Amino acid sequence: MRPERYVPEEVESRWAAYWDKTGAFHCQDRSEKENFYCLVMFPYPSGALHVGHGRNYILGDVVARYKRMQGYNVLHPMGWDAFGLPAENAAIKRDTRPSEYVAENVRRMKRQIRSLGVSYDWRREINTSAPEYYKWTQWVFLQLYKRGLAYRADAPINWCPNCQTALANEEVVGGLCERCDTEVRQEDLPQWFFKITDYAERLLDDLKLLGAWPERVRRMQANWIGRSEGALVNFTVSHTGAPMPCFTTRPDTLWGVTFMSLAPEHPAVPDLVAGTEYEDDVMEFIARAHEEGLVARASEAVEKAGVFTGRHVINPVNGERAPLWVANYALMEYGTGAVMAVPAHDQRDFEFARKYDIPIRVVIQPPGEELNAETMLEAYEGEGVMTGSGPFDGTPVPEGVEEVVDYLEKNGMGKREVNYRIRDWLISRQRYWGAPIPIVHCERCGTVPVPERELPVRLPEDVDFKPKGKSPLAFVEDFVNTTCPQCGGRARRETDTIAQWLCSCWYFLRYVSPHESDRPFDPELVKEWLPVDLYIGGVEHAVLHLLYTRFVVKALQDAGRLEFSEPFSALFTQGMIGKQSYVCTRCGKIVTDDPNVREPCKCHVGATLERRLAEGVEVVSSVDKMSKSKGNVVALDDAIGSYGADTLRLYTLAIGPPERDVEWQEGGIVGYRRFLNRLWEAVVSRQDSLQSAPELEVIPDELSDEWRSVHRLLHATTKKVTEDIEGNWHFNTAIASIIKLLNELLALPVHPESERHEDRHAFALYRAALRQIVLLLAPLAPHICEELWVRLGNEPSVFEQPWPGFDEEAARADLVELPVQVNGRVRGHVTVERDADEESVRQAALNAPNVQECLEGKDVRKFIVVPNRIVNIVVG
RNA sequence: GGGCGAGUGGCGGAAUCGGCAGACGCACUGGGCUUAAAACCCAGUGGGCCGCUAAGGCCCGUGGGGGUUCGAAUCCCCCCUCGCCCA
Repeated sequence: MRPERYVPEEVESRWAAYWDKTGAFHCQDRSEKENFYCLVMFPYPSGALHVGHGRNYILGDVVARYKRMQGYNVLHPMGWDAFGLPAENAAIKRDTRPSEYVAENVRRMKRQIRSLGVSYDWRREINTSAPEYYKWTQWVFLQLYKRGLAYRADAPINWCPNCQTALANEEVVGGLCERCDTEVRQEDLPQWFFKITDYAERLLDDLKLLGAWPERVRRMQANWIGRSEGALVNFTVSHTGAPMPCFTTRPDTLWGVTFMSLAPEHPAVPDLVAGTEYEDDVMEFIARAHEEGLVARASEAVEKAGVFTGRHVINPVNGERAPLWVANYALMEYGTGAVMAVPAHDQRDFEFARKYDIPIRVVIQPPGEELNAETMLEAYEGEGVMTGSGPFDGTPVPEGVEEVVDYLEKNGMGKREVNYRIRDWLISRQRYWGAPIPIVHCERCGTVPVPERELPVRLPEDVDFKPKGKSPLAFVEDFVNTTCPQCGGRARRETDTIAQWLCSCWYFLRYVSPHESDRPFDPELVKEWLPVDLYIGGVEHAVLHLLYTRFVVKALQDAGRLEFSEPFSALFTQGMIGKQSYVCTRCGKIVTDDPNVREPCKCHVGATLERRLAEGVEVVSSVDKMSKSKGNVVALDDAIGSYGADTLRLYTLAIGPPERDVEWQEGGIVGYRRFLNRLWEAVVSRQDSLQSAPELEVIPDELSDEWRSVHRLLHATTKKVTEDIEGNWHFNTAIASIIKLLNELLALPVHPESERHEDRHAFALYRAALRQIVLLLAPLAPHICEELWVRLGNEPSVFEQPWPGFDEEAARADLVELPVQVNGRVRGHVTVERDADEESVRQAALNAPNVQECLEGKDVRKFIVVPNRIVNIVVG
């Protein structure tokens, strides 16, 4: 009878059902075991998953399963980041409601994630758009409000005309909306902000605590916070005496100031020029700068331009009058929006001064040369000695900075100041699908928070939510009209909603007690589980989600609600899976088989993509992030259908180190399916013997040389797999070593029926090796390993087994083959005993066949023996 | 402009406390099995050269150029290309 074939669908559905039935992944609180909180960033329920999404869940699952086998009590939950624009926009497009759209996607994505065999404790599933959840998001808002960390202000803000809502600075990337790439406009609208700037220093300092975070992410956050030390200098407007403070990191160059630039948005500008002959020019310039947008202005792309205001400021250190300009390169974002310009020592000021013929004055002389303001070709920004700086002439620069600040402070001309680039976090949105901001505006009492006992402020269901540039809730009379919680009088509800980022700032707290109805989380359980031991997600959240979350946690800590200051002890950022996409050189459209692409290339109708490429159709190809518009999406369902979840998991893990971006190559998957087929055959074809053969201790001395080397490899592989996982989650090399072990094992014949002593021991090793392979592979390919574990004669579940150990000694070979180099080139090999003494290695090397010839007639100058590694003979 | 990361066969990638470059997988070539194909199995596979088509040997080779070293993909200096973050 032919042995059963490996049919992934059967194996996978059998064990998925078993895990469900036994509640295998239900996490117990207050366990004897040590806790491990393994968290994967939860997704937007935004549609069908592709294999790139799968990578995230697979990584988390392998870690969770591995940690369970290591004896930890593992919390591994999943939920849905369901509020926000993706769901709302999709609902508009499909003419449905966001709640329905979300519900449908959650159903579909949950099914897909389950079919991957991911070991979540689904009893803890959460959905941020459920009132039971967003009630507590509103609660978080109120905690911040109570501490003075939430405020409403009328300020210039970022507005995305496409999304029809205000955006936080973090959502503007290079002047474009992070979500839709539309150019962002500046608008003046009253908005709600969180005072994240109050925490800038701590957010920066505490990065030091995050040693297990990627350096890159910490650096990105530090850059974003953008701390710089310097001075706030008290310039004054000459004709009014009004203060015009200005931040600089180079107070040592104060004597070199020859003009001052104001940002076009600077609020003082209109008054300064009102009624003067300069007014028209200045106001026109401001309008033009506004048009240009911040994108271009902040970059070097746009030429520096400005206009004189006709006014002057007084430099406090020397009483000089400096002309006051408005310049497009001055940003309101930075400092006070006023820049003291020192053209000799700042490149941008230099270019500006040359363009408008403003004097340049050298006040720092570099060592060993003499700068000349007339002839210099660029600003000198380096160190040197101060000159033309009154009392400070001759002072070297690093000290000069400090001394000038002291001088400013002593004379009331300014003060030491730290400036941050980060701005307060704009959290109100003029869109429907979010938690309403729990605030009431009362004619008498002003801004009043909704009392906690009245939460949630429900998001009304029956609303026309098409974007109108104003919150859709503002048009819902029932919602808006309310009574003041303080005085009982007539009041109006706040109609903006909370940015969905806040929902994800605390969800990891909710997972520990997801069904609490009278508090956001059980503080005892939070103490038990938090901080998260390992957080896995995409690097695109480096300064959005991850910075916001750190802030909220610190604020909740200060509010006495949490006892820790950092939510995620370790962070792992996985790379993106991209895939080749093709653009036809003839028509410029996407060449693809994907029917979802709206306007594909029609130049070669009828042929498949593969066929067209094979026929040499002219295309431009590049590896891109999977997206519907590129036609390079590999649907998770399709991949599982073709190869099975276990194979898909293995390929995803083997494709490259998980932190790196990698390219999905359909052709590569089959190798991992073949590997699982071989493993299946190895067990199933000898299933009866494997189950019935008597247990026999594996003793290397009873084995032939070949089998002894398998025994060695078995231990070496266990060591390698364990270390690859522990090290940096390098599953790709772990898988390679498991495949190698199986290949070597299957290269030797076994005789299960044989009574010969040697054969019986060999078969015992064969069985032991297969058991070990199944254990090592279990976190990576869980379904087939459960199946084979049973077929090897064990009770389920393999995940109740401890992670296998190894014998360091047994993993080492008795004999080692050393390459012998002559003058750095390999000329032969010798086999010696491991750790053989240098003298015997030397003799063996000198006698090695090809080596002798190379040494003939030459003097040995040097003899290098690196034990167990290499021999190098230097001759001349 | 500054910071960080990357560049290795036809392809994805191994090897980085300096020690045989190319593990593992794909693809490809030859052979086996088969009526045939798929699957599977065996062998080969960086480039060039010498050698009876053999055994074997030699030279070159990790983006480019220099350096340190007995020995460099790995360390140092300069340069090029790509990606990300900040200007």
